[in-house]
Amino acid sequence: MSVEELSKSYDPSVVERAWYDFWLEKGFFHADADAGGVPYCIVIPPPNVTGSLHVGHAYDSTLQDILVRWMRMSGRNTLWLPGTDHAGIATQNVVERQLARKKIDRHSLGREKFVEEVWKWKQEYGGRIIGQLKHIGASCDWDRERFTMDEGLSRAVREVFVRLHEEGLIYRGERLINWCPRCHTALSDIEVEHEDEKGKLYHIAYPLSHDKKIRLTVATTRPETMLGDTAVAVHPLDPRYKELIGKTIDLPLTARKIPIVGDAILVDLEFGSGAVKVTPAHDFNDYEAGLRQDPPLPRIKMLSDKAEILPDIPDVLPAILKHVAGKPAKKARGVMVQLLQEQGFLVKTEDYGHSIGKCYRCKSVVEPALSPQWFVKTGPLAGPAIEAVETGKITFYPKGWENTYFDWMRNIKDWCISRQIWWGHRIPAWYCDDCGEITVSRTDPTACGECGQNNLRQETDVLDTWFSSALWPFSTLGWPDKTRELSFYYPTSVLVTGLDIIFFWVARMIMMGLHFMKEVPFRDVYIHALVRDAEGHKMSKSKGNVIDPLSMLEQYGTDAFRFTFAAFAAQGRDIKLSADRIEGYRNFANKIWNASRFALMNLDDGFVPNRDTLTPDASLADRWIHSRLHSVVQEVQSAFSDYRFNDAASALYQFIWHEFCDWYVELAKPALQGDDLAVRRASQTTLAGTLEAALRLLHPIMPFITEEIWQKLPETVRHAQHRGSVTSIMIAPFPEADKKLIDPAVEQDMQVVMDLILAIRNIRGEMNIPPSAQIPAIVKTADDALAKHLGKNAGYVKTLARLQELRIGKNESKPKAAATGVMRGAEVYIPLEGIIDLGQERDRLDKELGKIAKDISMFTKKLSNKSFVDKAPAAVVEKDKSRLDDLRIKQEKLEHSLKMLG
RNA sequence: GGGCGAUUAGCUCAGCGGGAGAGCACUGCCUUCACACGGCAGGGGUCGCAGGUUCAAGCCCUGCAUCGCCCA
Repeated sequence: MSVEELSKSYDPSVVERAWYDFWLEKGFFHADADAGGVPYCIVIPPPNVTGSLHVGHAYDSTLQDILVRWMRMSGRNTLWLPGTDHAGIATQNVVERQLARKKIDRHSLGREKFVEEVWKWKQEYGGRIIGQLKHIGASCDWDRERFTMDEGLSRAVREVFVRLHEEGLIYRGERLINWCPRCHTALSDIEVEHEDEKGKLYHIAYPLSHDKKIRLTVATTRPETMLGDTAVAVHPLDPRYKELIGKTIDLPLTARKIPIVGDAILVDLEFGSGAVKVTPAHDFNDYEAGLRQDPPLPRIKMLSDKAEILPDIPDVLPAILKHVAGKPAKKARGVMVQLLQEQGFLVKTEDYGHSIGKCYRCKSVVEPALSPQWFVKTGPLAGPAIEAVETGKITFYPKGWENTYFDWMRNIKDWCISRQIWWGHRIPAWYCDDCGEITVSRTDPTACGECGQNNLRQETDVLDTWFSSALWPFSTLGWPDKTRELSFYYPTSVLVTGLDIIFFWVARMIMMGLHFMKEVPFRDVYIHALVRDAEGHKMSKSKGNVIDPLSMLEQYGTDAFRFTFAAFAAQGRDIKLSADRIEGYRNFANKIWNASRFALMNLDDGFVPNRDTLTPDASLADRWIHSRLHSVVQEVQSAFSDYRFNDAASALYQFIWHEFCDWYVELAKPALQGDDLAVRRASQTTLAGTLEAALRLLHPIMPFITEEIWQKLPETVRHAQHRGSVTSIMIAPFPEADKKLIDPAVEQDMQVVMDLILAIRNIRGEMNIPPSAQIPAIVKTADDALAKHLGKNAGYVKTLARLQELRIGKNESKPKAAATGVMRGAEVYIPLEGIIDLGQERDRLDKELGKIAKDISMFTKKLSNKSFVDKAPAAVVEKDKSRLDDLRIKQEKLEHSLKMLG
């Protein structure tokens, strides 16, 4: 190993690609169910095929990769299964837009041709996000990449649909659903995003049929829907109106008479006038209210698929209709208000804030619309899914998310799964033109299952994309076939995802997994924060606030980026990514690089480490760093086990930078450069061994730099810790803590030496003694053991505190002009004569004494409190007492020194 | 309207019953033979506000304020 091989600073761009290709080529990402062992499996939350990698994916995937690499190194049979989601509405929209640029409308193309176009688009651009995942180092088993529309998964979707239909858990019916007039499709409840908007509340007078002078005032934010009103509701107990129930109203601007009905649920006695217009075909609450009447209220549809006023609405006066027909709802609203005003029906208008439902794909205002759709009956599926979490078969991390999950699951509504688009799994149902029955079948039927005729038309609707995603954990492993993979890797180990798709995806996977596999789809659910933009908004393509992670990878290196994510992982809900932070971890990578460079420079050609980790020649520093290393191994292991990525990251950062680089390397320099070959070899063994172990420990978070350095280590070092030859750090064993090497006595001994060094450095720093000045120091201690210990380790102190001389003894005395430092059991003096003026030392001591006085007064007060001494645990009281004693001794010594300065 | 979360050093954030922390930024000294993407030393916080529990409270409880998210 020669120095030339490592440049002065780490350049990620030149090594990352090469190592990724190396891993791929060696097949390290590939998992084999037949290889046995203990399985560990993660299925990736499949990104949309339309997507390109944004920071959220990068974050999500990094956390998964950390777990997967850690487990793989720990010897588990590890599978990380990748893939993409066909994202029905989103993808269709993308391709439609692309065609629109060529002035092509999908309807002119026809369904078959259009779907072909989407597949073409998918082949061409769909893989992009997968390629980008490779950039962040994702160690997915690419041989098993799946797509929700591929043949196997489509078969799973069909099987599930048919079975649920057979079980009566899928049905078709006309209901009020959420309709996106832009995407032209139904949406499920959770695909509607509610936004608060400022609007107006219009108060309209509805005259009674039998006495036009009596008018009921109703308040509405949507006056245009009055054309579809079929009742006015009042509270049945309202003394003002209860006599009117059963009477009728002459609906303004129409020739329609509508009844006044009583409804205790719909009407809030406290709100407004106490009378409410009822439009069952265009409002969810009104729809329910309509069903509560006997007979049910009629539903009059007054909006088209495009959310425009229909040209023909029963009973609406032609003179009115001509003003509004064909107008979008919002435009029609203004016209209606004006007409009402002109004819004296508008009572007043006031400002009003209300929430508006918008399509989660295109942000258009969603209209409640009456429409025949397919639904999943969720009640029977939700029960077991709730129980699985209650009984701990599935655990959420952080646990708090379980309540969110329960709330939703316990109030779950039937799931509208049909979509009026072309891209997706076409519903396997056929309508018979002869008998009108529906045939649902695993294979395309040629004859009606009911009457045997062959006038069949297949349902044109496709399934909600989330229907296929719900099957992902088992469909990707081969279900409905009984594959080796399925029996080995299912249930998967953990699902890692953002909080935004708990309902869309997590809950539904649990329901489907339990129903079809009779077993939970995953043991753990790790929910992480969302990466948001500077304003704290969710990043989305439509908002145009997406940050491109690839440019950050280029700028700072993938490892720095990944480390940042690990460090951020503790955050509750939002992450605001800061370039400064990433830069800091880029510096960390460089630090590791240079420490490694140093290590390699200090290993001789053909270096062979000692067989034993610690030989009798090992120094205090050697023993100390081993003790620290093994503590950190424990910490990192335990942090990863609990998904505390940030704790693992900070333990590694602290250890590698501040303990290994700042202290160990400096402490080891004399031994490494000294003449005692045995001591030198012991230090080299520790230096190389600690570095090698630290690299393995860090590899899950920083895969590239660790591999790059690890490969440059002498083979003798790489293979010292494990049997046989291993070709990559990513399949080398993850470090295990050796408790025998964790030695508190050694750490204490080292700490004393460090304390002395720190005391001297503090004086040097505060007194502005230049680093180049080699100065003498005198330690006075009455403690023989301490004196002996310090004497034995004087070399460390002289090097790290840059001393020309260090005298230690009980009879040492303070030189006349000297700075004083106090540590436990000893004082250290730095003669200042000729170096610095004494006034400065006086100020320094004053400052120090000020701090001490504050602490003393705090502890004195605490310890003079009788209740504290009586009630606090004895250990706490003892600890404070000894702290106070130490402080008093220190104070006394410093005061003495101050006096000596005159 | 209901629920959840946040509020700690200039900034970004850890800590969640017993001596206020990190990174960045800042100040001083230093181009010391791994690293200036560096080293050494240092300054900086009434832990959102008001009550309460406790010998002891960023940390637990109650209320309030501000910001954000989810659900209706």
